[in-house]
Amino acid sequence: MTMSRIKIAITDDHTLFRQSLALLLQQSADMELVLEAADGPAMLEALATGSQLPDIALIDIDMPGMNGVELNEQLQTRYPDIKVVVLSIYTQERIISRMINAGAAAYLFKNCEKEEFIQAIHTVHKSGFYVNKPVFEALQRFRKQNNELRNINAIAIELTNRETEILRLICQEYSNPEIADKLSLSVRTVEGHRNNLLLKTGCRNTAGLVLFAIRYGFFIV
Amino acid sequence: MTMSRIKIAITDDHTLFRQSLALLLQQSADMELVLEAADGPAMLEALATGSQLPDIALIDIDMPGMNGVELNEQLQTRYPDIKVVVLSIYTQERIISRMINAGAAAYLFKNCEKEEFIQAIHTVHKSGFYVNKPVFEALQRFRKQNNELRNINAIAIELTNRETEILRLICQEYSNPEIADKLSLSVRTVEGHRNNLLLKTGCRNTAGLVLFAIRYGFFIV
DNA sequence: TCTGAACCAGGTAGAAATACCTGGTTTTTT
DNA sequence: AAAAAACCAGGTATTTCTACCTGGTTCAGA
Repeated sequence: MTMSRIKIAITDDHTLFRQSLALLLQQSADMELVLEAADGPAMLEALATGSQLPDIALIDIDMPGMNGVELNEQLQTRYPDIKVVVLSIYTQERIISRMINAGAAAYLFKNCEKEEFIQAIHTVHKSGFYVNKPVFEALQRFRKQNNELRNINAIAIELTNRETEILRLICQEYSNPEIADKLSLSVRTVEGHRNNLLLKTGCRNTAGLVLFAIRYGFFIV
Repeated sequence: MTMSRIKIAITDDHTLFRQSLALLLQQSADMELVLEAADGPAMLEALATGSQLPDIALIDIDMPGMNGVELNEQLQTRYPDIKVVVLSIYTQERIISRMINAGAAAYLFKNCEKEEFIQAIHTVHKSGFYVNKPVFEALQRFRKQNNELRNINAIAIELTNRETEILRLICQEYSNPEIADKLSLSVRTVEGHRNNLLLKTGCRNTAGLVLFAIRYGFFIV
């Protein structure tokens, strides 16, 4: 049984690194280097003219001209079938998150072991993605930071069962009279609960209540 | 060599599911069910009073009272060391993204194979996270959708510049008179635009417009 | 040049939401 | 048993929203 080899492209402005990586790939019988470029524009140019598209594109972040973030986004829109694997020295949460969010299939630190590198390529080729522990943790940290920034004073708000129930109905586009009808209550009672919701949440109107409900998980969009 | 067993908690309002899951866990010698609860408040209560904290908390999304999203966020802030594994029937990208963003260590569909389930628990315990292919792809799709929608209105519904502008202000809790004032327009004009928004989107009221804006990326929560 | 779309803004009505009250019952907590 | 909280619902008044009209200007494309 003969399997087609994994076609790989490399974009990195450090020639030495690029070439030694090429050597490393040659040691794996099932991988094939089909494209080498020193920067983003060169890679895009080569892809546009070249005949055979790679399965996987290894890209660096720090590159002159177009950086890796931009190149990644370009690749995602123009060649959605090519899996992008980012190789970087950056450990900042924000950058990792940005790349993964833009659609990168994997993010590897340049100081990873060559076994993990090879393993990652196989996994990406087979499963479409590869996430290792440091990257996952970085993503978690990034989210946690973002969440903290948003929830400065807020978790103290507690709603009663009725309030929660009515808040959910408001998010389903029901008006007060409709809610009253649905729950067999007086419109006044519903108005009272809605008023309490506005007071407790500090919102100004329905729009605010819907946003509150979504932000704090009372309603899933 | 004797390793301490993985302590697990389950929160799910379906007793049958919870109990059969417990049975499944008993078959793994290295796992130990330390806590069972039917809903979020019960779980939090049990954690607050019980002596031994679980390593991993399995939670459902659809639960009466406090839903899984909220429970997850509560667990993340109160017990950051407990790894949350979400078990859900939902395959919507947005919900998956929401849970992972809130810090869940894994998201599994309830129809996954028991081998994968056990594997996921081991992986989470060992590496702190577990992501399978469908979940990763869902996250990718979610990001891709958001990116597309944020740039240009790629939906069937096309809004004019004024409409978009007013929709965003509505999402910022401004009333029609306030929007009129902000944009130096007559309240009637704003009402006209708002009415067009309702017609175009098929929504019934402000709550609907806010949900529409969020779903289609006109407003980021 | 004509057409259509976007944008602006007036009128009239009625429905709904908001802002203040009032007071009752039930349930939970202390 | 007492206190607190949740829940229910009425009154009055004002503001805002919604649903129908009407017709004007401006600008792009056929």
